[in-house]
Amino acid sequence: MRFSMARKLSTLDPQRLDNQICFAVYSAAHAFNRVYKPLLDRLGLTYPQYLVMLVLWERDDVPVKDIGEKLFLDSGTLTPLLKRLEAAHLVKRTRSSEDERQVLIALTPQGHALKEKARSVPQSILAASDCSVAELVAMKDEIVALRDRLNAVIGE
Amino acid sequence: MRFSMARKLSTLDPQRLDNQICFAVYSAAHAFNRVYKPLLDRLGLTYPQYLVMLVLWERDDVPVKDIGEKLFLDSGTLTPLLKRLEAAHLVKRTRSSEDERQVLIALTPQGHALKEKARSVPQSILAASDCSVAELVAMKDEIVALRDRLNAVIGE
DNA sequence: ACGCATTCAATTGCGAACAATTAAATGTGA
DNA sequence: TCACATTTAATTGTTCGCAATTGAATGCGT
Repeated sequence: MRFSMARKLSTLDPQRLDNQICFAVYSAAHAFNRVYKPLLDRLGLTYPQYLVMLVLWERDDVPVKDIGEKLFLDSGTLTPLLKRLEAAHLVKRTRSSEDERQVLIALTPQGHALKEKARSVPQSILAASDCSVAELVAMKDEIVALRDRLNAVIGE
Repeated sequence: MRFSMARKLSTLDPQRLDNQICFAVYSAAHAFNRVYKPLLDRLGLTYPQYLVMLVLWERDDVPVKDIGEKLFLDSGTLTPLLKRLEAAHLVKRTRSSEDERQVLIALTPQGHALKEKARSVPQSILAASDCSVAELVAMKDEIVALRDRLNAVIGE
C-alpha cells in the first residue's frame, strides 16, 4: 500500500525528469544527432548544414530568410553556417539585385552533386530507428502538430 | 494524373525535409526551448541547467557522471555548466573523499529553495502543449522508446 | 520628396554540445 | 609491489542557437 502509493505519486509527479515530454524530445534530438554524425561526416556536413542542404536541394537560389523560416532559425545562426558552406564550396552567396537587403543562396555544382552522395542517409536513419515507416510517419505527424501548437503560443 | 503522381512521390521522398522525423524532433526541441525560456528566465536558469536541477531535486550529492548518464551529457558539457550553477550559488562542487576522481554535486539552500519556485513550470508547459496529459504521456513513451533504440545502435 | 517604420542580414556575446586530449586517481594482474 | 589499463573530470577547439544590436535597403504615408 505504501509502496503503490509512492509509485503512483512518482509516476504522476510533473517535476520528475522521466515524466517530462520535453526531455524526451530533447534527448531524442541528441540521439538522432549522434546517429547522423558518422553518416554526415562522410559528406563533410554537420546536421544543421545537412538541413540547409535539404532545403536547397528542393529549391535553389533562395534568400536566407526563406531558409530560416523553413528551419525555424535566424540569421545569427544561418549567416556563419552559410559562410562555412561557402568556404566548403557547396553554396554561393550573392546579394539580390532586385532587393539589395537579401542574400540569395545558390548551390554550386559540388553542392548539387552532394545530393547523390546523401541519398543513402535517410535509409540508414530508418534502419537505426528500428521502426516501420508507418509508425515513424505517425509519430512525425504528432510531433509536428505539437511543435506547431508550441510555436503558436510563442507568437501568441 | 501527373499531379497526383507528383504529389504521391513528394510525400514519399525520404530526402524531403518535411518527411524527416529527425527534423520534427529537432524543431520540436527548439520550440520547447522557446516556450521554456521566459519561464526559466525568472528562475535564472537555462533549460539544460533546469534539467540538472531536476536531477538534483530528486537526489542530491551525486557525482558528475551520474548526472551525465541521466541527461546523456558528458563532462565537456557538464563541467562548465555546473561551474555556472556554482557561481549562481545553487550548487556546491566538492571532491569525494572516498574516490578523489569524483566531484560530488550538492544543492545549496538556495538550490533547494528554487524547487518551490519551479513548481509551476510543468503546468505552464502542459498548457502551451494544448494537449491532454494522456496524449502527452503516450507521445513521451513513444519518443523515449525511439530514443533508446537509437542509443542502442550507437553503442552497437 | 520627405520622414519614418519595416525588413533583412550581419555582428557580438553567451551558453550549450561534443570530439579529442590530458591528468590524476583507482583497479587489476603478474 | 610494480606495470598497465580503466575511470573520472577538466580542458581545448569547433559548431550551433539565440538575444540584442547595428546598418543598409526598402516601403509607406503625408
